[in-house]
Amino acid sequence: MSSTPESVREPEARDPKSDEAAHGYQPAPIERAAQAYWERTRAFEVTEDPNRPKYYALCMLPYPSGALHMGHVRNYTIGDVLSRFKRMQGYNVLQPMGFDAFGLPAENAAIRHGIAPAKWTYANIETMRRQLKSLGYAYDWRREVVTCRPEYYRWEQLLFVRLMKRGLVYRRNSVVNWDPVDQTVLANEQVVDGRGWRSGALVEKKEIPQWFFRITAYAEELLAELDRLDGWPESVKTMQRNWIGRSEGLEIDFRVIGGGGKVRVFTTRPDTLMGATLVSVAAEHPLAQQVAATNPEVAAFIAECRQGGVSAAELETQEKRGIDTGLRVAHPVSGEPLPVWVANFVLMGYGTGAVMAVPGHDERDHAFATKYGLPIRQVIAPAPGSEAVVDLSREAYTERGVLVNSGKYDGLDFQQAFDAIAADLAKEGKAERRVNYRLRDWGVSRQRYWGCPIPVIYRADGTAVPVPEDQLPVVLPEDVTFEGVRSPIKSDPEWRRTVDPETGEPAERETDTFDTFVESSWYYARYTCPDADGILDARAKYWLPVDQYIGGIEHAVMHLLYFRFWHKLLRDAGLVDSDEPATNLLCQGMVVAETFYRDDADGNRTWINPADVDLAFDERGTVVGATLKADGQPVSIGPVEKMSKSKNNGVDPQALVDRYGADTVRLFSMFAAPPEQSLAWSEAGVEGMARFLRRLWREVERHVASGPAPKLDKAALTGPQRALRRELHETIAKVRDDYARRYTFNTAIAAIMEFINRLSRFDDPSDAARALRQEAWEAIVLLLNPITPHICHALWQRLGHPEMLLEDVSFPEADPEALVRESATLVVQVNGKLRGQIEVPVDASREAIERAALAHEAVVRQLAGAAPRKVIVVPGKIVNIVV
RNA sequence: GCCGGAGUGGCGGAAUCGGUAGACGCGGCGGACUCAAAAUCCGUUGUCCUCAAACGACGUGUGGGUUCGAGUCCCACCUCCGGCACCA
Repeated sequence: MSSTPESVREPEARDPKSDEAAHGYQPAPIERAAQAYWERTRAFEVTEDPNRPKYYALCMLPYPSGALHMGHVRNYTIGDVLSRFKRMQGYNVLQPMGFDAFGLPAENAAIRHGIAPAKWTYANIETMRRQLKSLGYAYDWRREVVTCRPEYYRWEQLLFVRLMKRGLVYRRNSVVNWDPVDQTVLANEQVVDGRGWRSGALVEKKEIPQWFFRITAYAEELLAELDRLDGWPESVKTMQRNWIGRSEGLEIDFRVIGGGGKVRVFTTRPDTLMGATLVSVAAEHPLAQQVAATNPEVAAFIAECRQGGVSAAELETQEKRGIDTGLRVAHPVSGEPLPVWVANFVLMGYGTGAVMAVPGHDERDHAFATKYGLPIRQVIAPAPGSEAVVDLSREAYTERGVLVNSGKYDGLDFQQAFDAIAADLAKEGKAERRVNYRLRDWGVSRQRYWGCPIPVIYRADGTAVPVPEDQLPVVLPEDVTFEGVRSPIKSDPEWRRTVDPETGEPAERETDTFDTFVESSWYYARYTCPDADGILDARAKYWLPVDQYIGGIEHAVMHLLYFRFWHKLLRDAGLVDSDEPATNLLCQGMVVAETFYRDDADGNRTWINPADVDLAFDERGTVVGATLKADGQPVSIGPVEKMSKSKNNGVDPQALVDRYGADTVRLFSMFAAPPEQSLAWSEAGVEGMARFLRRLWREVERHVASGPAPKLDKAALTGPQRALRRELHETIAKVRDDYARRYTFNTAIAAIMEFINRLSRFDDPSDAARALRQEAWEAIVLLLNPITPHICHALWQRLGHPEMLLEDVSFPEADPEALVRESATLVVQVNGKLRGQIEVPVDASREAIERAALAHEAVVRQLAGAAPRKVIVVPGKIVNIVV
């Protein structure tokens, strides 16, 4: 599911630090030992336990592109931190992992390198599983799901045939990108500047029969439930609402003059009906097709519309064009004849494939009418009190207002006009109210090999029947060779051949496969019972819904909508008893890095990996140049961009793990930015994290070497000791809040660093101070454990504990007694500008605070004898004196 | 084109409910230790003015506004990023 695979780099060899080999922090053996302990004790294998609260942490599973990239590391570290933190709070935590193993890249590898997609995929999974293990994630690996295995996909085939019987799956024609040279269907990303990426041929639209999930049957629920998803980001919910695009409007019939037919249009603005000056239909509309049969110009225009790809981004940015069909329809109220045009921006898949054009009150219609010299008529005037100026010669007026030039409807507002026109037309049988959705049914047919076979059989007469349930799964053969770009199961007549399950007559299998979004729509549920002899079993009801789902923002609409849709299908099949699959969602930002390049004499640009570049700074620390490590010669500095193969700015996390250890890489991913923001990779930043862990190790060693700590006597602490202890417990409270509520791991780490800075300067050799330091270091190790579990596993033992699972130790809690303060520092402002600070008792009265502020020397100087006009006291924060 | 985000020192970022802008880290500069280097430690580091310090002025993409007080709220704009139904 994760996107672009990144370049894989060879890990750089590094000399082990000889000084540190003897004593200091050595990540490799520490991490090996911790991971061995977790594996030996099966620390993260979980089962259902009705006596403990459950917590299901889920990260979007990776596409096995070859190697883990930094985006994965970031995603999975967030999930692991939350999992370990929740476990330390007593939850029964499920954290699974798997592989979204079907997909296009495997076929591309097969076509390019002649290796079978299955073999390529399984080899990549091996590599990535090993890499995930080296990062120390607390997964229950027994639950791993690999979506290209029949023991997984057979169950989605089963659900599909059942949905087919319930009418929630159907087959119809739909348009795809067609490469006329390769004779193949292209994905949108395979269309580059209107041409097939491999053949270079001009891409065409082509209609072919395809299978659809009737997601629109759930549109209303998918929309309504968003209001109750409190744990989802508002931005994601807004995007989903807009994607579903519910609108209330009218379907209106326009009678074709001189013919028996009529054109049905959908409009959300029936109040503008009297301003309609033409009707536009899609190129695929039956009426357009009918005219094309006798009108060569219209036929030519429709043929032109067939050129190019099908992506919305492409369609909507292309020039708006159209042609008059010569047909005329009667305006349903006035009877006035209106021309029918074919327009390239009217989509057959939305509404009825036809719209009434109101150039006066719709921007696109206005542009279209202006371009072709069609009449523009004002029928809406600004509402009373509005200062809007209407100039239809310049632009459309699209606000709702009051009707004018509309006969008996003049003076009505939007809603009155809507109701009146709807009622009048309905009486004459010319219109009906209609709720329309922008959301379209989900087309799941892919003309590709490496996907789950669609379990359908075609009889000789072409009718489709589901594969009988006892004949599932329909298994995809894995031992295949590619000839050209054609799917091996399409080339193989043997695979296709089967019999009609009812009559025993010869029949053929469907050779299309599922969209890979099907596999990723329900894997989260299968993790709860990966060996179930059925789609799901009772364990799913214990674990679901997911308590925290974590993945990239790029999945905000499509994946996350299909994921919600499948949950409702599973619910309606009685397999789960919740309405939504995940109660909380966190979308992490991308991982970006600087880019470097050289242009050669021919203007070819070579991108250089950041790891191969040295930077030069001026005396202020500004980067003034970059040189290639290999030759010391300058390279050009490009912009900071998302890590990608094409810009060669990807950094292989495995090389970093080998060099610095998993804890350093995890720490850096969590420290460099809060989860939702993009994270800029920095070699120096990684080194800074390694330095921090070395220091942590050294400081704990120093403390341990100072001798055993006596028991802490809270009552006997001196003033400075009490102050230190208060800071410790303030840090504990902050880190808990950052982990549990804010998910800002960067500020949690900063708070811990800040406290360690303070602690290491606290040189009090007394027994009481040593006891306090013991408390502090134990707390720090536990606070850091979710982020850097290996070093914490080792340090816990250094602090005098036997080897144990830190996730079974309670997460530190702030001692309310330690947090008590006697005085507070207030900021004093004069006219909103900072002029000084005062220290007052926490229970000081407003008057006392005001007196203290006015007595401050800087305030006295600023006032220069003048009397304050107003004094604002915000308890615990500031005093602002206005003069 | 449409939908959703983001813009704060040299860099990543902090400022949680409108109340000290720049926490923490990186980089830079100066110093200690060392034959030297690495590692480590100490100091310093928004801009301007100033020999320096003090005092001060300016400063959160741009332009307006609300407020005793705005990085934070409101309006308009600019730039960049994600998605747009067959990449995952």
